[in-house]
Amino acid sequence: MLAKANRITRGEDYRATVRRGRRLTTPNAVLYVRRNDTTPTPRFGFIVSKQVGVAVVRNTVRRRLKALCAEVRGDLDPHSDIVIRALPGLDSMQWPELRSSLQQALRERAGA
RNA sequence: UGGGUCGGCUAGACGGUCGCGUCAGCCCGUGAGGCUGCCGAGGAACGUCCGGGCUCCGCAGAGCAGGGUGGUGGGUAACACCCACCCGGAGCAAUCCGCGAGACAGUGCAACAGAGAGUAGACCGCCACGGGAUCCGUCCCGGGGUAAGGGUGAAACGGUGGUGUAAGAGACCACCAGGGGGUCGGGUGACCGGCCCCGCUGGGUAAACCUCGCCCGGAGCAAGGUCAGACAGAGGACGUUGAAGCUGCUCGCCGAGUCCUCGGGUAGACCGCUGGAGGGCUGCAGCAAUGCAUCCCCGAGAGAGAUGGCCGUCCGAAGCCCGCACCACGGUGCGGAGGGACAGAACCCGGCGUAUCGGCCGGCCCAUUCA
Repeated sequence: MLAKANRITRGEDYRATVRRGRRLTTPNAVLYVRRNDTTPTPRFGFIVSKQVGVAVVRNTVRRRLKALCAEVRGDLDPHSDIVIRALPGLDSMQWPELRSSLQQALRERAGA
């Protein structure tokens, strides 16, 4: 899981990352990565819209994303803001497949 | 034992591993730091449909309009909720159901069918009378009488039997059903029961307008408050002959700003924020909902949103699928696989409505068996 220090908590940072960050699209998610020299550790944010599912489903999706991000946190560039937008269908992916595909994408975009 | 009905409880368990949030304490090399400890989603947290608390609107004004509500009595902070009872309907019963005021205040509505649908109505039929025809059975025409019969319909102006009559009819009679009036008794009441009288005898719709009783000021935690910070004004309209606001309108109150266009700026922190109509045991009052008293307990409080991710073991009904055995060819038994619902707090309560794989417990009713 991710501590608060590893989370993006301001709407301004979300908007900046989504608008000006580099983008990588996978079948069920979109990654946005933006360099941020002011932070000593990578920060993550998640966008899960109501199209993905009801509140319980959205919560589960977000928690799984947090878990897989925490695993690769040390491998990434510490000066990164990363926003993951979940797309409909992400909720039905199996855990090994979800983890490998998104962790690969993260290393590709934001590797140290 | 089988079936039914009502209610309550519960919402997979254990372990491993990696973690998260509030609060408290401690540590250091003081920072987006580390360690330890406590606690950390639901019966519906959901929908946001009602009712309140709380906050602001000047103190919460009057009338109209508007909205809500609708058997009676009680409970409650309050309700559209709950309890008990009444009436009507369903059921052998337990029990369930009714958006339960008023259809002699008024206005309206009712498709199709049918002769006729609200002041009832003569299509067929029945009946006597007058006229005509006749194969002497009857038939035709005319103006009448008649609501017993046929047929239509959701519904046709009480039902059955008789008297009566040309044929008929509450025209009259008996009984039954309903209505109205009087009176007596029971009940706080809705209402119920007895007796007497009146032949008085069609109904639906008020989730159509409407009438009556009762209730309702408005906006909402993005309420509201404190602190910090940013900016840049310009033009126009109305206004002490009363603006804005309280309320949609009128009255009344108040008393100086308000609105529009263009341009510019901020959307941070803290409080509100969880101890409350709170929960539990026992006792008392009450048929009950519930109330009162003593004692005990309190354990989410985020703010891009914590309460979890992954793995393993055990347990898990039916249907479907696979294998084996039996078979009366309908299936049955055993084993395997599979199978864990609905759903996530955001100011807080009380309800209602809706979603839901299952499990456990209890009350009552009916049937059957035994004693």
